Amino acid sequence: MIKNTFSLLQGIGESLEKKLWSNGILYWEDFLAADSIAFINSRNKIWYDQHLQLALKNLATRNVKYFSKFLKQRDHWRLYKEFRDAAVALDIETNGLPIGHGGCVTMVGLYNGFHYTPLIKGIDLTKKRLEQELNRYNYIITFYGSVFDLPFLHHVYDLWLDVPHFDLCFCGRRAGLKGGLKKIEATLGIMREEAVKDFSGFDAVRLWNHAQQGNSQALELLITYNRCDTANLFLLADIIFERLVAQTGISSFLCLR
DNA sequence: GACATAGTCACCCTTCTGAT
DNA sequence: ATCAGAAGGGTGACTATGTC
Repeated sequence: MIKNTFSLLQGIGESLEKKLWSNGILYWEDFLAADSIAFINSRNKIWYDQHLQLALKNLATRNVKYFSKFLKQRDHWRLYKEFRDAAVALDIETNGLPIGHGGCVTMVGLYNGFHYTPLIKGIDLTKKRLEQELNRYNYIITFYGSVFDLPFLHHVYDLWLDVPHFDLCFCGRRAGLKGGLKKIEATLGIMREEAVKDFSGFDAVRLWNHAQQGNSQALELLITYNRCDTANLFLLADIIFERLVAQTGISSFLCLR
């Protein structure tokens, strides 16, 4: 999808991008191979060519920061397929209090599609460890993370993640999936482990409080709850990505080839 | 002149959370 | 169960600018 994306060029929006597709310019390579394009000024064509050459180079070297710089936040989902193998699903749990009023992160769960890593406050959740873990990835998947998880991490750990971010809450909405994470999971038939299937964010706070009082089973349940959240984010990302691709209409132009 | 895009602004929507 | 507040993204209207 990313190589079908021309809206990373300044002055090209959704309409012009569709116009390019309908004129058979489906990939960056098609754009570069064309000597001229009817509705693109020749001076701009030279400038766009240079930009796309750079984009190809940065895609080859997997320099994802280049794309987070030029791609609008709402289009970060387009990088998902190319960077899925370097992506991490992130979900934090807190003590339930707001930022600045005693709110703290009780655990951070990271799932890369194969392996789940829980970082627990008081055990191994530190800024250094968090940075070490996150530096291994260059694409982040969250649900509502742009409002909740990432600002919370920024406030508590002074951590700002400079990588593309696939926020499934807002992208899901655009793909016709409204509601909270649990509701969307139920709609799509995505299952959770029996032990935590009816848990909510409030239960996570309750479990943390029990864990603080020495209840190791509560901590285990909290970790299970968080693991289900992060693992399901990957399943959801796959579905939302396919829906958003279909919405662009690119498939119908590719079929004509 | 027609059309498309960018930028800005205000308002709306949704989620999460706490209070009742 | 319901409501209100906070926060950020979405959306639409408007204006300015660029291109054909």
